[in-house]
Amino acid sequence: MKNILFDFISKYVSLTEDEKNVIVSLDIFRSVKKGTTLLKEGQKSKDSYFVLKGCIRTYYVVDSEEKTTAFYTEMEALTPPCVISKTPSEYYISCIEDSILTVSNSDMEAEINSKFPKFETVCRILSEELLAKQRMDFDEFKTSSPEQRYLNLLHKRPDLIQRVPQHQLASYLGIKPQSLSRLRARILEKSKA
Amino acid sequence: MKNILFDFISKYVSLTEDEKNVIVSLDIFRSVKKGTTLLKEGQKSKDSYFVLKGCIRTYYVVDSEEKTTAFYTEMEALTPPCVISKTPSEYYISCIEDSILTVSNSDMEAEINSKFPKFETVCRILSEELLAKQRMDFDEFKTSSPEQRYLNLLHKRPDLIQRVPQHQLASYLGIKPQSLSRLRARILEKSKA
DNA sequence: TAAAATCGTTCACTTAAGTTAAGAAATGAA
DNA sequence: TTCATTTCTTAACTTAAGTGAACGATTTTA
Repeated sequence: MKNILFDFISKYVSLTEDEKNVIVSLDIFRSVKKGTTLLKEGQKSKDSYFVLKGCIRTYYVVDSEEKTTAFYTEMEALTPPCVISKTPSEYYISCIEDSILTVSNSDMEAEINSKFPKFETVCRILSEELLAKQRMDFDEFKTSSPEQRYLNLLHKRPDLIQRVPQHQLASYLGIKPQSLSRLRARILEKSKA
Repeated sequence: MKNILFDFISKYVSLTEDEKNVIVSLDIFRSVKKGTTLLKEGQKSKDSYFVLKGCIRTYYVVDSEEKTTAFYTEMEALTPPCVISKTPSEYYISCIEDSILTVSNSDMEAEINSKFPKFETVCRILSEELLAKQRMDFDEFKTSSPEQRYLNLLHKRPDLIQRVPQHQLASYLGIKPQSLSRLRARILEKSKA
């Protein structure tokens, strides 16, 4: 399981055995059951997550309704905005499959960054890449209709449509579950004709 | 004008006079006329921008129609995704007001980062913050209706509504110019009643 | 295992955005 | 200044998403 993390890091910098041992000694690997809530609205937290296996989601509760905004699966990293802004979280994070994660504390990261400049470089490159990727996702969302968004998702992350409940997918696409049902029926109808 | 940049950087790290001189010697300050295109679709570029004064926008051209996705004004930084991915740009960047920018090359940044770890720290923190901020913007967009988005913008960046043409604002809000006109009339109607 | 809760779909109805077109206002260029 | 272009608004019509409700299927839990 550790190898997944090291393979990931090796895309950015190469690590010595010593450096790998430092990471392992941090004891950041966690096994988490489906349904576990990792963060609640209003809580303060310094924890960042990296998904080795499974799936976690972030959601807001607005008028007692869940609004799912993101899913994180294998090889994806999540640093909640509240960790950066040092304010109480505006959203929830929960585990939608039995998962294996790394959970790292921002104090810990700060210490490692100052001791090993190499890690800071990884963090910098990673956030720059994520920023660019997310920018493109946002742009695509803005410039597409719900139907196009669904078709895009089908193309880019077909796994999500299988492993995630429809009503969570719907709010991820910015629409209501009934609209997603209808939209799928419409697409099916078109493909028949 | 340089002071704007140094004030900005000083929010993250403190610079010595020597370090400031290094930055000035890079000769990155540029004055740009309204209407200038800084980047075109299909071009490769290594340039990042920081707005000292004025406003630039990014837009895609889809079916010969402009889709504006972002505006950058005073104290905002833009590293186009194509600089990160090293692929041809998918969008245009143009200047919508006479502006003063810094234009920095990614090779130059890489060199400075390796020479002055302090700069790498600024870059890391800055991208982490931007990533968190943009994540929240994206979440807000996803969970709001066009009307709510407009009201949000009115609240958070009232200046944009003044300085940016309506049709560009509309696509920034993910709708057509006609819909924005109608939506504004609707809001006005409500506030009267 | 039975009851309760959640989930996905369908339907009828409402609301708002997309589309097409037209005209007035503002802007830019000759 | 005048002409041409672009921009903004309005309107009528079309399309699709939101809403509320119902129902069966699935999942949870007592």
